[in-house]
Amino acid sequence: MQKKEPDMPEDTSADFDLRRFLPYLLNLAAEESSASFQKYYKDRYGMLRTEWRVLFHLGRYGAMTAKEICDRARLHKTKVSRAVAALQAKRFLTRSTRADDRRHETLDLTVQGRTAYADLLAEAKRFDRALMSDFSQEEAILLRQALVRIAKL
Amino acid sequence: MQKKEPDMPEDTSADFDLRRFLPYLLNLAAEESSASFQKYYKDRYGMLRTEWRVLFHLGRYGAMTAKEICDRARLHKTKVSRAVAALQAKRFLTRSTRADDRRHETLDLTVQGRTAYADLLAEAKRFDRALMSDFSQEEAILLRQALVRIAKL
DNA sequence: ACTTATTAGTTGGTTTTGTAACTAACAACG
DNA sequence: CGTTGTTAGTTACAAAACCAACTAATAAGT
Repeated sequence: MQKKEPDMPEDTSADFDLRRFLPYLLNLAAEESSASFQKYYKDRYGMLRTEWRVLFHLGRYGAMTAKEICDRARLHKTKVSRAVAALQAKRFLTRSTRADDRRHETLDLTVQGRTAYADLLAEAKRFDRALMSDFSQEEAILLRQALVRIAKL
Repeated sequence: MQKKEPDMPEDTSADFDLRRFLPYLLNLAAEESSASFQKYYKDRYGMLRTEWRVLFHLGRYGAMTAKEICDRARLHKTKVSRAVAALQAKRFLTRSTRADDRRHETLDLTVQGRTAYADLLAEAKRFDRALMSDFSQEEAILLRQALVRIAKL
């Protein structure tokens, strides 16, 4: 198809397989696994992905401010702001401005919120077990370590 | 916090770390690696993610129809339709209705399209090498295999 | 004190995506 | 042929994401 200059480094497709390209492959894998898990929180609670993440952060790590969720979950503040509003509308959390610094709002799960969290947590555990059952213990550990490294966690 | 029924399986957070939950971790890793690579095609060619994928499919695997791209790249037809329109507007590809079945349009990269592809391919290779340099040969192979399995490719 | 910066969080407007309904071409079957 | 079904691709409208400008509270510098 194309003439080749002998000194140039060859940039042909020959040694490149898109399906092995990591950013692409990671996206496909992420989409696949997210799509299946999404079903639970979307169907049962009408939650969006960011809402699920916020709920899990509060459920797992306890009350914190939106800013802390932004940092821990690597979410933009506008996304978190809207997710918090949605969760509040669902009566899954309450906000309380902190007395010492009225810019901060501590977010707390309500009983309802904790119930939903417990329910989804159980699903998450099942889901993770099912996914991981395809791998040996060593593979699973290595996979997670690799992902943690790529995600720069 | 909560009373525990002795026979019930405990669904506490204790043994659950969100940062080890695969769908979550995969998303973080995918976002991280995509964000860095996106810079190239976005800054240089104003391309969106789907456009990049379409360009690479055509560049790597040759002329094909939108439908074939949908199936190979696991993209919805509306996304591909819009990406193809955008790439056509950039003069990166041409469409030609197939004589035997006028519902199909064969998509072909133009010279410009191929140039952009070659440029981005070189970046992709660099990018992949850089990412993979953090891993041993065995780790890299295992990681890819695991992702292929999760992505159900 | 008073001006200037920063920080937490929200809002508005634009872009992008998702969903469903649509057109156009063909195929199958009476 | 003519109806019905299917497939490739587009379009329209709603939902969601993105980005920038905004408010309100505090901190820092003068």
